[in-house]
Formats: sequence, C-alpha cells, structure tokens
Amino acid sequence: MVVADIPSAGARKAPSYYLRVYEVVRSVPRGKVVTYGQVALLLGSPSAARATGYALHFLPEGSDVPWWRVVNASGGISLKGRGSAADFQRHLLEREGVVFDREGKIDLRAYRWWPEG
DNA sequence: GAGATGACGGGCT
DNA sequence: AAGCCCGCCATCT
Repeated sequence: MVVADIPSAGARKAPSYYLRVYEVVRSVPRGKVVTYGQVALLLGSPSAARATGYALHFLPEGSDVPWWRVVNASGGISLKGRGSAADFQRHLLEREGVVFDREGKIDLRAYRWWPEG
C-alpha cells in the first residue's frame, strides 16, 4: 500500500495517525533522528510506537518523508528481516554524518532530535 | 465487530 | 548483553 492509498489520506477532517506521523518525520532535520516511541509521544499517544512503525511501513520510495531518520529506542535500526533495507537505512544515516558504534547502534544522546529545540 | 499484523518498548530472566 | 514475553495502538481483513 502507498500513502495515496491510505483511506484517510483524502479526508478533510483531522489527518489520520499515519499522516501525522509523516508530518513529524518530515520535520526531523538532516543528521538527526527520533525514535518510534518518541514520534508516538509527540502525537499524543505515548504507547503507539508500534503503530508509528506500521505507518512508515506504507511509505513509498519517492516519498518526501525521511523515514530513515526514525530508529528504535535502543538507537538501532529495526528493519531486520529485510536485510538490505536495514543496510540502506544505515547508509543513508551515515551519509548525513550519523556514526554507528560497533553494535550497529547510534548514540541517541547525541543525535536525538526534539521539536522547537 | 473480532482477530490478525507490525519499521515498538519496557521489564524480567 | 541478549532474548523472551506481554502490553499498546492504529489499521486491515
């Protein structure tokens, strides 16, 4: 499924949770990252981390949403099971200057981004 | 409306 | 440190 296929995408009322996830992710500056749970928190649903990941799951490649700037709470990449995809995300982040440690994780204390600051 | 899904998170072992 | 388990959520069938 692609973003254009999301039922609520054309609704005039409040954007679906998915669309709001995209908005938050789009605001993450280059070289910075946020976690799934963090996005959920910013949207007012502290426990919707899973739904957040599910939302990015539908993102098409040509999207203007920098999905690769979203990592899990451990500072690691969650696209396991999709092997190449995980490597791709890491590549995109490194390209922005994000450094991974030997465990394949990044230092959230240094890269985590919050709105308005 | 019930059951299944998934790029999560936190706690416990 | 690495798994395993269970709770959470928005969505899809």
